Amino acid sequence: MIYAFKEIEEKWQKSWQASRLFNVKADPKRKKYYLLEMFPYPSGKIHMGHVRNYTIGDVAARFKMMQGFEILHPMGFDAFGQPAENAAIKNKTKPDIWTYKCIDWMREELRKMGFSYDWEREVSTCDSSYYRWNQWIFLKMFERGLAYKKESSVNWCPSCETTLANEEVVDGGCWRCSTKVKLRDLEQWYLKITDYKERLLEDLEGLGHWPERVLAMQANWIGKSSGVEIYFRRKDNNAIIPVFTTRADTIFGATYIVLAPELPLVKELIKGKPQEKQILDFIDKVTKESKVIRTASDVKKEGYFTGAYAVNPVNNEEVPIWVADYVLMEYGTGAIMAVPTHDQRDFLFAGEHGLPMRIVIRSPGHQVTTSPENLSEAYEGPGIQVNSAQFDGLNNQEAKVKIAEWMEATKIGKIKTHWRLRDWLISRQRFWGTPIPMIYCKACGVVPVPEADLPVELPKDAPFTGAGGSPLGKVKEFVEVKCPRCGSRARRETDTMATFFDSSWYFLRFCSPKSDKLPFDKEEAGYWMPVDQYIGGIEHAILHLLYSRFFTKFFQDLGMVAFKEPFKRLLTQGMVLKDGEVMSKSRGNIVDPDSIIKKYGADTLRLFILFAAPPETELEWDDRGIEGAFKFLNRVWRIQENLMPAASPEVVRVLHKTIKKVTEDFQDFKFNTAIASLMELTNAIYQSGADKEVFAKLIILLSPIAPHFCEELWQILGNKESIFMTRWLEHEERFLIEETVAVVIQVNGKVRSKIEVPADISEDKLKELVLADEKTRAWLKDSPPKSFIIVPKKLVNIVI
RNA sequence: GGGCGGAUGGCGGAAUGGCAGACGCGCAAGGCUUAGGACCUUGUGGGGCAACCCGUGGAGGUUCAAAUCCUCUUCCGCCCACCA
Repeated sequence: MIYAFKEIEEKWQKSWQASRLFNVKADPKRKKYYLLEMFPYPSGKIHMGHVRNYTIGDVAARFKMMQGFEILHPMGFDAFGQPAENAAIKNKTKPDIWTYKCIDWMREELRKMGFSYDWEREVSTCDSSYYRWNQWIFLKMFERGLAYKKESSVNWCPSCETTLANEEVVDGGCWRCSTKVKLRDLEQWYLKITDYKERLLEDLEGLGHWPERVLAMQANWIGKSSGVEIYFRRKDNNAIIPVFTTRADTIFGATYIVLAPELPLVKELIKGKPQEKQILDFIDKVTKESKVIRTASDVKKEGYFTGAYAVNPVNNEEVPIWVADYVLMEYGTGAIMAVPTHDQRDFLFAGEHGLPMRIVIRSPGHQVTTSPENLSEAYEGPGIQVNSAQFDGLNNQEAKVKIAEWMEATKIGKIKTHWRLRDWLISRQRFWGTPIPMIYCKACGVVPVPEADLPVELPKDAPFTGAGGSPLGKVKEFVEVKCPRCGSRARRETDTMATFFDSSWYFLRFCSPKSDKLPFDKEEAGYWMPVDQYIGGIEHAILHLLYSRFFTKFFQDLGMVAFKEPFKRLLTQGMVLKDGEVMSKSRGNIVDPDSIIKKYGADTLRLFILFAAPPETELEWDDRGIEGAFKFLNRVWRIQENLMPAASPEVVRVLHKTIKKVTEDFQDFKFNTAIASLMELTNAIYQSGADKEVFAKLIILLSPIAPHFCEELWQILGNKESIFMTRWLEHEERFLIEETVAVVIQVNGKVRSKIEVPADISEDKLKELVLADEKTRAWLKDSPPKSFIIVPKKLVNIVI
């Protein structure tokens, strides 16, 4: 009655493993397909997000395998990171012990889902056999000047006692623990990803199979903007104050300039002025505030007049120099020209402080120039230049170019491009990460660990108390070393790498996970890479993907790979929701995959999660839906009880239609409609019966989705070899040919009747039959048809 | 403020510009059964006895024909954001 999913699933999981069905080797004679899903952090338990991600991947992998591809489908663990340290403190254990235990649990859970991984390629980033190559890569970057150290004001999470990259600050809080982030000055290691900004931006164009919005997010993050650096001059000593603008067309409307509080020039300008103390206090306040509080939109812009003046180079007008917190030190030159009439931020600020305004662009609709007093907001749209000397009358788009060129020619400015992308801060004051392979020697300075001394391993017995920063610094044997250069006493770097480093190249490691000469074997990577299909969550749309692209380009420069992009196709799967909300512990709405597997089996879970929604959209978990999936499998199971000697032509026709549809849908990752058509085939079989051949083909079509279930039925049907060793099906057109077709008759675009006609009917004959149709004639009455629109085999529209 | 998506029955969702609502859930009726929350069959957008009419967030438009294309608009989601 109900198929024995538990026994069946265990049986086949063992069998696949024993027969090494999914273990692969590069075979240059065959076409390869590298299917990769983003590897998980080993929390110990898989959640529905994992189930969805990996099920989508597994179906694609098995489908491609049956289509004859040599398929690489690996899995591993992104195993470094803070949670292991927290767990170690909480459970009085060590991060490594904790992590490896979690990996064991997690691997077991993944195995229970029946995923077709080549487990012999498993990697964990916390193995020294893996992270030694992080260190190797870091040293190569250091050699090339791509890894460097600098003191800077960084985001600091007081709770985690670590620095955070800007990307890791979410809504003013730490991305992990949400504690309010502070600013702190520290010496930190950076990677010069900005050296790759042009390539990272340009090469997005070759990624036609990536989702549009991911490409947009990446481009946005890199943030190229073209404009002009304009040289204002100090009134007192004629020194240059450069400002950056993308709106050179508004330069004649610049009525003051504003400096970022951190700009050193500010202190110079206010020296000895009455407002010196007030502004110093302001600078002090701003620099202590985290960036997030400062940029909160509801906070009022604060600013002060420095008492100094600058000269606008286009008209020699004297303009006051202000300092305000809405100008950012990190972008452009840290100074802006303010055009209140054509920039809303400047407009608000000017209004507040009574600063002058001048209109320089008139909107096309207005014949008369409105005076600034009448403005209720800045006009940021297109228009005609006014009050702009020789540029009056031009439209502002043209003027923007002309003014920029003029400034460059007269040396009062320079055409420049600015980028949003910053170098990547990778230092973390944590224990559970890759030690940065650097040594500090009093005599020699910063000395890289020689390649031969790698890996720099994490000490096994660091004290975990939870108090005061990284335990690494407290392990004498780790910290105290001899300088590799001069042999005198030296000190090891105790910072570790951000875990995004680990995941920026793991897809290459999977090609040759045991390689001990290099991070990966060139030839193996040459065969398998790039990844043909990458699948993962949209939350990695920016950072992980950008860093992976950066690393790939770096390897390209080292001559280790011959391609420039790591991931050919990208699919970002939607989240799994319960009652319209993301599943989370705090909401208490988690559905544990394990409990579903126990109740219905992995195949049912896989089927449901694919059927409930297309992969990219959000998926609403539905307990009744899973029952439906289970019901369907049982319905298929029972077909074997009533096999007939021969199937009806109708069932054969539906079968071939289904082969066509499922094949196309699998190719496009449209699993929900593929399953719908498998259900239709099943319904047709229940209507008019199936023979063994039709049933076997249904099983093949279903097998990537419900692998254990289909493997068992395949064996019951008398097959000795695994169903995944059989070739995928191809439909035969001859079975799809229908003798008659139903043609819809419309009158003036409205459906009025329907007739059954021979499929190969001529247009004239069809018209004749249509006009002979009773219902149609009633609608036509006396009005003669003006024209016929005929869509062959589908529709006739009569216009009267 | 910028960017990218969405909006279709009671619900999840289908529809190369060509029969809106495939498939599933739910619901209803019937069958089978000692019983069933199992299984099988049938029905199921709304209104109407019916003929028919109305229906894809809203308003226009293009077209013989629009969920689909265009313009405007409302609401929702995600990402980025004092980036000059």
